[in-house]
Amino acid sequence: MKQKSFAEMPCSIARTLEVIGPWWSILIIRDAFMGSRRFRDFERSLGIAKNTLTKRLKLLVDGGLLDKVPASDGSKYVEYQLTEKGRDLFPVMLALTQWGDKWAAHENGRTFVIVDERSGEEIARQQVRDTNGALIPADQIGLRPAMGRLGESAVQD
Amino acid sequence: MKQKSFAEMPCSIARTLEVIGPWWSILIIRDAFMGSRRFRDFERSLGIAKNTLTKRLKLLVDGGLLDKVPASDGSKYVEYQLTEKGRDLFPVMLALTQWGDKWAAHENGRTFVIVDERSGEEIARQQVRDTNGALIPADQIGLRPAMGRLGESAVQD
DNA sequence: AATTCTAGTTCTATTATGCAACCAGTTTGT
DNA sequence: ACAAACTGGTTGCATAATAGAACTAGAATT
Repeated sequence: MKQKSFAEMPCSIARTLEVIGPWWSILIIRDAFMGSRRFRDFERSLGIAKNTLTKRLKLLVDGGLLDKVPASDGSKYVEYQLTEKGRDLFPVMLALTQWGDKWAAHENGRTFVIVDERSGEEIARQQVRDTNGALIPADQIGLRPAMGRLGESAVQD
Repeated sequence: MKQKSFAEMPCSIARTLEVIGPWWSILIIRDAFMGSRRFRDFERSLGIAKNTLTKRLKLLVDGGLLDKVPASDGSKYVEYQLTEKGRDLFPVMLALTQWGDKWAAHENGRTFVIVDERSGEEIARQQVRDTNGALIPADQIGLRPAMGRLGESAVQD
């Protein structure tokens, strides 16, 4: 489809999509969060075509989200593990999950829940806070075009 | 591509992706959050092909994320506005934005920032909390397969 | 030593997207 | 009032991405 690249857009959302682009990528990352490490794990869990999986994994490795490492069981096979960059996608997973739980719930319930591993308790619904930790009501939040796209120095993380 | 449907997967992430599926959809929603309402607004802002935009908008309207309403300026044209379901995607936008700001920043800086409209202040980086509001360290969070996929009643929002 | 498993590769068919051209109805400019 | 421009599309074609099946070299299992 001559897929248009978002890489040149100076927009964090577009640039994120550029990296985790094809939908499969997010599901692969989800599986990685759930413990999948091997090619076959992803393949079976997702029902994805092998060639597509190959490409997606390569993209994720090239993008720095997954590392391709020797198998942890001592065999000569490979495994894929989340990098810090990949693990940092957790809030995205969380937001997608909570939206889906609310607006697109499946009649058979959920596949997984997100828990605090210390207590086993499910975590709270995401809320937006200001820098002091105070909650901000949903209708008070907005996206604003950033200033000084040309003159001002870029604001980094 | 005979795109495989995620609709039957009982996974909130997959089901969310099913709705906001093609990447363009997320960027359209982003624009809607930034105030775009008209066909041409999206077209110009995104540089998307007209026929693709037509399809994406239709998908978003059918999915209940956007409403197609009479133009607010009294003309006979149409406008698209976010529904509650669409506005609820805000945390997803936020998570994508913050990940992108950190890991895929553009040299020219950002296109937009997310602010508390009362103060104009940029909001805090998302953090994960338990039901008591206490922060949970990133490495203590995990995805767990949900219980009782067959027997137990589904847990809704 | 034969069989199965792993992690792919290659091939073809189908579908989604990009691009350009075109169009009817509406609004704007004079 | 009329021409020009704008809006919100539709249609057709070229190309790229995906699904699915068949195949494979090397590793592990029996």
